[in-house]
Amino acid sequence: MSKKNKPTNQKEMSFIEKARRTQIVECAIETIAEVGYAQASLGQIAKRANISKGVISYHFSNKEELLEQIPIEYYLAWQAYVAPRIEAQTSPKDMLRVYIESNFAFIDENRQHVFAVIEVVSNKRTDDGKLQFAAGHDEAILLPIENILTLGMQEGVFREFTRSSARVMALTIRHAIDGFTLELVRKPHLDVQEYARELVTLFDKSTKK
Amino acid sequence: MSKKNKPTNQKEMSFIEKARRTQIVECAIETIAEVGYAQASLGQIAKRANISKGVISYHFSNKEELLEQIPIEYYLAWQAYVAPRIEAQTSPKDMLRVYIESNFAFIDENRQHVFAVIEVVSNKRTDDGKLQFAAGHDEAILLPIENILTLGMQEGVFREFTRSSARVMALTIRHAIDGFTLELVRKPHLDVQEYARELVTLFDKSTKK
Amino acid sequence: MSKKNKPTNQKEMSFIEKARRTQIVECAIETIAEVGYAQASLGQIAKRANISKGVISYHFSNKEELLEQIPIEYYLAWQAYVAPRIEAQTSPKDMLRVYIESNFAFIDENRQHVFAVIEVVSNKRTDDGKLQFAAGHDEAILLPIENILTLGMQEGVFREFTRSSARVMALTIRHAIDGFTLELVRKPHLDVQEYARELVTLFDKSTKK
Amino acid sequence: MSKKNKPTNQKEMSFIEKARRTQIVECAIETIAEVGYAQASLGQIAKRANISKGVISYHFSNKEELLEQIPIEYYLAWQAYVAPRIEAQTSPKDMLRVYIESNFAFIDENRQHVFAVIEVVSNKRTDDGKLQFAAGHDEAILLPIENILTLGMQEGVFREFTRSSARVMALTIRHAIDGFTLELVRKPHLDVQEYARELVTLFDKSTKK
DNA sequence: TATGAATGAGGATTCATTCAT
DNA sequence: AATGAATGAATCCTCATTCAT
Repeated sequence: MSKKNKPTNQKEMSFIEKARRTQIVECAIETIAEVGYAQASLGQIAKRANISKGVISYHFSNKEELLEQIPIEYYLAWQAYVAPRIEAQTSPKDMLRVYIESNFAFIDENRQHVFAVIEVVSNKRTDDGKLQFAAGHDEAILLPIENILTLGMQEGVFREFTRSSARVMALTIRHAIDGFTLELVRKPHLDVQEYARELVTLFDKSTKK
Repeated sequence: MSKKNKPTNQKEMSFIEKARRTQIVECAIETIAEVGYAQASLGQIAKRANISKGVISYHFSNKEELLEQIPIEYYLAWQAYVAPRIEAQTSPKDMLRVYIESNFAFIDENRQHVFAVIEVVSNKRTDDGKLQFAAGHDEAILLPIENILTLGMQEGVFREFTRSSARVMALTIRHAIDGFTLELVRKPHLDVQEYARELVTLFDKSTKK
Repeated sequence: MSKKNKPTNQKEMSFIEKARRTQIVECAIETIAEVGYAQASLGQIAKRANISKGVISYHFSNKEELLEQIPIEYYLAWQAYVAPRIEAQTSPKDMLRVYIESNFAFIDENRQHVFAVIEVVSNKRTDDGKLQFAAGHDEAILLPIENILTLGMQEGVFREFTRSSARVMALTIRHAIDGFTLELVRKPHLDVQEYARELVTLFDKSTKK
Repeated sequence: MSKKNKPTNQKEMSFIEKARRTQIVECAIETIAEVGYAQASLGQIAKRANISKGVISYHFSNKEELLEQIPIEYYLAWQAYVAPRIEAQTSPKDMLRVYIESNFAFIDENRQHVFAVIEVVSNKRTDDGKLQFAAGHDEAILLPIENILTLGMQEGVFREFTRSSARVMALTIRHAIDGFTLELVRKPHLDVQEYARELVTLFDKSTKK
């Protein structure tokens, strides 16, 4: 794994090409979610898609390139879902609540995808074996939370945060959400809304003045 | 993977046998921590241990059996470290603080082991492909936290928790700790003590009346 | 490879068809010359021709049929180049000189083509695995040299050759030329004319009475 | 192909290991000689050796490493055969004769090996597709001939050679020998000794004063 | 107990070829 | 006439596991 993987010049991708790629990525997600990263061979994925292994190689230069799409697509969908909901809020407290609630709703509606992302991301390594993202919190993912915290602090509704303590707060919120995801994998019948409510309370208290 | 795996009748394990097994598990931990789950073949592990691949098969009926030792040993060491420190406390608030602090200290001192556990556990699946432990929170791991919460509630220093909200609280604390671990993988120079302090504050506030 | 390969009934080949075939063969030559026989897949060739892979299959029933064109075309061009130049000579000695010189000139002007021929021919095998042409000296290629030798012998300017020793002589001349070609591949800056001159001297001496 | 290929630290190679490697190389030679380079897959080679494919991978890190042994072994055997025979001669003329004769004898006795070498060498390419040795005349192979020519010149029995014309002479002799090899592939019943004799005459004349 | 050797299944990838459009 | 898409066989390689010594 991990050579060049040029992302297949997007300008020139036909409609049908895009559809196929999407379908294959979809199947990869299902496969990883159901049998796990290690067992998700191209063969397995192809079988689930009812296509031949070669088709995958035809549309993706690499297994790596295929797997990369999973977090990419996820992140885009996540942002499209979460961002507008937060922007619709005015108070930082509501923003934080909505951040948690919309994340939970999004996860609930995209269980397989979330889980596949976790698997891919937690198995992605650089050539020298180092984990590339670990549980993988890009700045891009933490930033919205940190912004909410800053805003709440400026408005005087949240307690004081240093740069560092804001970061810990943000990370803890993310970890709570991500951790919940894994919990959901084990116990699919968890009451998602109740869990979300509890978390809202918890972080409400922990951010209060 | 995952056939019978008879755990090598423990009565009859000689001292030297135990030592060998320990040594091999140790090397497995190092290997996984350094090159990742996928690359941690028996060959790699054997090479690191300066023994032949066959030795591993001789001492463990399976790769699976070998890997299982990693969380098992970890759990025992974790308990031996954390439990007495909590028991030394009298107030629930201090218990919670010490729970967090001692977990952080333990992680800091056993980085490789923690990381290997994460890898093993997040790749461990039942024969039908289901994740066996997910982020892996046995009741045994959550119980101590829940006990602290109950105690604090009874003593009137913590807010009211339903069974369900206590569980969410406990899970969130665990997720914060586990999430921090992954963060530590990515950023080994994180200030562990400061992070712990922040977390203590955070959960102090969120449990307060 | 190697099934029927009907050579596309030549009567019915349109002009455009011929042009396409020629273009494709041209690209095959370039590809083989540059990346080598093993890497010269239809995909590579098509890419270089800026056409789709399918086009090749459309115009040639086989990869085999395509590759066959390379030595065929080469032989025709070679003959058209060399034959008249020899015929313009009167003395056997000059003929031999011109044979060598014109071969060298031809090779120099058609380096890619020569090299592709070598690759194709040295990889071409019958269905039972036997090399089909080896270094590929058809009678047709040796004949002109043997004719020159015979003539020179009859005119008394060359030494006596038995049928068998004439054949060795002819082969050696060919091998010298073909060997030079490979040398040229490795060292493209070789002084072709000087090499030719040396070879003329060498074979002049070796044929002398 | 063509990554690191560390040549398996030779110090530590056991007897049985060496034997196996030799056997496998032997089979690779046979396979290449009989079915050709392109068809000589590890599977084919393993089948001929009556071993499983994995055995090859066990003893050689690469297909590349395996194939490399073929010319290496050949060169060593060739040198061991030819060198002492030449050194046993006193006159340059005899040396040249013996060089040709012993090469022919060696080829005759090692037909498969010679042929395999040709295939390997003519398919060996650098990563950027350039032929690595072409027909592959290392200095090491040409040097003995050039030494003979120089000696003959100094003793006044050979004609004058410039550095460049000596090289052409040497190359031509090699090409004659290598070309004969290919001829032998096509026509296994060639009279080797007669061919050698003819070549001796030919080069005798062409080196004469 | 330990080892080197061997196995064979499974994985990713490449490729000639076919086919509907 | 041409193309993009799909196929499935074949290839090299890795690896857990077994076994004789």
